[in-house]
Order: sequence, then C-alpha cells, then structure tokens
Amino acid sequence: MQSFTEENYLKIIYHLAELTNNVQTNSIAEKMQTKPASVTDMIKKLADKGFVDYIKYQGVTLTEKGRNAAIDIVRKHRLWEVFLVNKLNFKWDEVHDVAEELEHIKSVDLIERLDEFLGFPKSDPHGDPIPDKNGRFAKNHFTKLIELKIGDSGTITGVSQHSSAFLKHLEKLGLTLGKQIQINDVTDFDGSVEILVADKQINISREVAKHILISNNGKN
Amino acid sequence: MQSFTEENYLKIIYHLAELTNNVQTNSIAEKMQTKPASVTDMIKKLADKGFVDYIKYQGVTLTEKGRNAAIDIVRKHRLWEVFLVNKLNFKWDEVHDVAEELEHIKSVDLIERLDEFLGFPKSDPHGDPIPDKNGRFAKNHFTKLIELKIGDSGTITGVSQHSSAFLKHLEKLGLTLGKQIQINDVTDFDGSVEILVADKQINISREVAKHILISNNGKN
DNA sequence: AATAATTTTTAGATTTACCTAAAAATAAAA
DNA sequence: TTTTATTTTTAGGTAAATCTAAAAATTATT
Ligand SMILES: [Mn+2]
Ligand SMILES: [Mn+2]
Ligand SMILES: [Mn+2]
Ligand SMILES: [Mn+2]
Repeated sequence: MQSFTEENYLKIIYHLAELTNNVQTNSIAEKMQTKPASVTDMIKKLADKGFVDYIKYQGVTLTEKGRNAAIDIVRKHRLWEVFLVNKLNFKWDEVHDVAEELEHIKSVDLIERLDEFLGFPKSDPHGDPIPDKNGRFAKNHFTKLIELKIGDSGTITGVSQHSSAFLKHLEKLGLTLGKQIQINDVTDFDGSVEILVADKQINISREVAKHILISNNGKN
Repeated sequence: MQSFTEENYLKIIYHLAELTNNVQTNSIAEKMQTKPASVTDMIKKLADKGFVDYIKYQGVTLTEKGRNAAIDIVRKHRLWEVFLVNKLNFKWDEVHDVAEELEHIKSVDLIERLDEFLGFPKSDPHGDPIPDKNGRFAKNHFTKLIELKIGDSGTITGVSQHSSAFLKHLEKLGLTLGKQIQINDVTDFDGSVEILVADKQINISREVAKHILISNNGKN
C-alpha cells in the first residue's frame, strides 16, 4: 500500500513518461512543487519498493508494478471527474482539484461501483481516456488544432491543458468537447487561427490553438 | 484548516462528549487506537488552535469552534454513507470504512452538491441524523430495544453499534431500519428477547437488543 | 490519612516528508 | 579538451505524529 505522497509521485512520473521515457529529477520536482533533493529521497524509496527503476544521475522509469499503480490512480482521478460533472453538475474547469483528493481514496470496491454507476465511461470531461479495471485503455490519437491547415475540419475531443483559466476561456468561446470546427484562416502576424464553430467565425490565439485536440479530421 | 489527523481527533472527542461532557485522555487514545502520550501531544495542539478547552489532568471539552468543525466532519461522513448505500448499492455494513476516508475531502462546494444530489437526506443508513450545512440537526430520541417491556412495540430507527459483524447479523435476522417490532417475551435465564418482526417470532440476545434503537414506541 | 491503583503528563526517540547548502556528476560551451 | 553551466545527489536539519519508559498527579481503597 502506497502513501498519499507516493501515489502523487507515481502519477506525475507516469504523466512525464508519456513525453520522455526517462524522467528527470528536476521535472518531477517542478510538477510536485518541491525541491530536487526531496525528489531524490522519494525516488530511492520508490525504487526500494519496486515501483521505479533508478540509476543515479540517469533519471527514473516506471516498472510494471509502478505503471499499474499509476494507471490505477489516473483511472480514479478521471472517474471522479466524470462523477462530479455528470452527477453533481460541476463545470469541467472546477473538478480537477477535488479529483486530486478523491483519487487517493482506497477501495477497489468503491471505484468499481462508481464506474458502473457512471455507465463505464470511456473518457473524462476533458476528453482523456479512462482505463478500465484492468488498466487497459485506447490511447487517444489526436491532432493539435494548431497543426491543421486551412480548410481542414474535425471535432474537438480533448484539451492538453487543464487549468481553470484555459477551460473557462474555451467555454466562453463555445469550444467544448464534441463541437465541429473548420479552419478558415491562419493569421501571418501572430499565428492566431480563424475557425468556424457553430456557424460562427471566431479568432483564437496560437496559444489556445496549441492546446485544443481534434479528432476525425478531414484534411482538405 | 485542520489536518486529516486533527479532524479524526475532533470527531472522536465529539462522539465521546455525547456520553460524558469531560472527555478523558485514555478514552480518546482507545478510540484513536493510539497511546495516551500521543493524545496529550495532540490535545495541546488542538487547545492552541482553539478547538478544545484543556486543563491538565482534567480532560478536554470542545469549544464552539471545535464542535462546529466536528459536526462538519460528521455531516460529511453521513452524507457519503448515504451516497454509497443509495447510489452505489453498498450494504449498510460496508460503508463505514470508506466514509472514514471520504469525510476528509475538503470542498464545501462538493458536499453541498452531494447533499442536493441525494435529496437533502435527514438521516444516514444507520439512522443517525445528518446535520444541515449550518450544522443543525434534530437530536434523535430513541429508546433502546432492551429497555422495552413485554407488549411494547415500535419501529427500528437506529443502531448504536456500527461494526460490520453486528449489522450483518441484524440483516440476517431481518432487523433493518423501518421494521415494525413488538416485544413478546423476555427470557429470565439469559435476558434474551423474543420479538415479533414481519409476522415472525425471533429470539435476539441481550447484547443485540442493547444496540437496536426504537422510536415511536407504543407502551403497553 | 496513608497507601495503592489509575490516569495523565513529560522526556527522549523514531519515522516520514520536507528543507537548505554544499559537493559531485553530467552536459554544454568555449 | 578545458571551462562553465546544469542537474543531481549527499549531508545535515526541521516539523508532524507517533512511540516507550519513567515521573507526576489524581482517584480509589484500605
Ligand atoms: Mn484532472
Ligand atoms: Mn481530466
Ligand atoms: Mn459510519
Ligand atoms: Mn453511519
């Protein structure tokens, strides 16, 4: 059984490993909002417990056991987010912090019943896939909106930024999950993108376009 | 903001204070499954923070602030128990341990929305009253089944023992909340009680009868 | 009132998760 | 290939919550 803190480390290592196989001490420290020295301490402990493989100065990788533990926490986090949005009427920008706490509740039974209660959802309110009880899930294969060309179209199916500020902004622009969009123009000056959504033409900044994920996109 | 541990101390002191106004160090230690020396340490801290009044060797009493904090935790615990039983189909004997964890999730918004989602329940699966968001609740005024006389009748509206073993036993006997019962006889030999429930005559031990709470009882 | 039993507190340690400052290793630049 | 910069680790320490053993206070019993 892992502590609250160990679970947070595992989850963060897991997410960082999605970007780079070998995860650096400093990246973990940044995400954990702690100091590199503390991370080294914890890494040693996680290695002792068999959750990570660790070579001094070479960063860490999750073991099978570590990855499973991490995926289990991700599963809980996302299921709770679905619960908060679908059952308790939270907005998608309000759920992350509460889910950060709920994900640590230890009861296999609880999470399986919750999954059932929610109708075995496949993705969370931000479009992220929810692992099943065996840890399996389809890896999303989205294109960033910023990478689309003029004339391309598709459906908003995810976001790669979960901050409340960003999500509220999208909401205001009407850019929510499931919405159909089309690229009309890309501004030379600042890289902002003109898109068509719900029959309206709007302009979004490059920064915003970077974090919107599109699927099912018909290239021009 | 209180820590997980502080919250548990406050809740336990609150429950003990329902029995005796001045709560002893040893009773707290027993309930917390810790040592008296640890309790003394924590009591000092809680006193510093203004949650309890404390005089050396004289035990503790909750301050207004401490009582409010404790009631808030009790409210969360009981609401989560209702959720687990009514929405996730847990049995009444399976919910306590999970609720012990869930009660520490810190989000006022969450618990108010949960309350609403559940339809503002007035009591939990064990018949215990649920404080409203202002901490107000009707204090139950039940009679222990053991105190009834032959011929008395009433409705099972609570239990004063929450162990899984006890609750499972009641379930098997058909002695669940809302059931109508009548006292038919009390055995001289062992103090066991003959009761009528759902047209069936059953015998329950003195120990069981002590922990069943009856309301609305028509005396003979 | 004196003695014994119980309860409670202090003293001193331990464990977990942190921290700062300095040393060591690795990577990048000159 | 040195030198410099960055990353990572070690060393030593702190705060929270716990523990054991022993001392002190309170309560109960003779
Ligand atoms: Mn989230
Ligand atoms: Mn999410
Ligand atoms: Mn309970
Ligand atoms: Mn209960």
